[in-house]
Amino acid sequence: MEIAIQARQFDLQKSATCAQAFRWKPYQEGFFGVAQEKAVYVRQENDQLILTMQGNDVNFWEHYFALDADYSELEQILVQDEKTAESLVHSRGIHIFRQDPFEALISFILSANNNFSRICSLVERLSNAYGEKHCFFDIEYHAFPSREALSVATESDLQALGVGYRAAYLVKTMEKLSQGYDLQALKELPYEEAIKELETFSGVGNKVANCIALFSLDFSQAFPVDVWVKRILEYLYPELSSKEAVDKIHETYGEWAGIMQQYLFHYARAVQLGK
DNA sequence: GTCCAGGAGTAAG
DNA sequence: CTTACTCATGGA
Repeated sequence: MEIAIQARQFDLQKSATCAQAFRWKPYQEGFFGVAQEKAVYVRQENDQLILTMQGNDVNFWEHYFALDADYSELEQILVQDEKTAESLVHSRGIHIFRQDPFEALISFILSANNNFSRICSLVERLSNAYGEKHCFFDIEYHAFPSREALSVATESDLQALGVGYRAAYLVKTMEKLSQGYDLQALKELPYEEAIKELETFSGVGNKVANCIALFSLDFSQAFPVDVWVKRILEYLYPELSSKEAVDKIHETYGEWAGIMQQYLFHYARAVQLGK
């Protein structure tokens, strides 16, 4: 089926390519995307999204794209600073996608010390090897692997896919999950405790924990600091240490820190800040 | 050949 | 709490 839905203040192009999710590919006039076992061809025409789906997953995608989000309150804060105001030009329209926690956990373990295009190809290889095969009209795709399917993978199996030293992290993480670990339950914890708990997984440090929290557990205040954000923090707050800068972000942006991080990240990459 | 990428683990100061 | 080193992989 094909359906058009309202999507005001949403930029599909930016949101699909800003490295928050790894399964969106340019396709025809828009993107072909996979989340969990679902697939969609989506394109944007002004304030409308046109979704093409096998079944009726409109509600799922509306929720996934966070079309209910309103970031105007954030914009009021960030325009007060000349430097952060500039990021709005590059980043306005980005939405934080609501991803599945298991998918985010595995994907962002793979993201460590890696680049966006290679992360995408690794996630696809992992899905092709361990995810259930589905059809989207004439397109064949693989769902993201289930826990059960991925837990049979050995370290050497995973290394053969090209994940490198992250293979051991994945195996240990799958072992920790194997006794019925409830990732969704982390949503109920206070932010700091959820981060601390996520960091107990192998291959999950502070940055990856914040990505999982922000992109899959509804922690809108999560603020992942990678090489790009580190550069932009030094640009914004040259007098502060990196820890002080993050504290400053939390003080200034509160529950908006997460989307602010996406704005800054996208901006820093767009202008190749610090390079 | 070197450098870099949405860093983490580990040891050491 | 910080720095320093190592860890695969592949594209630039």
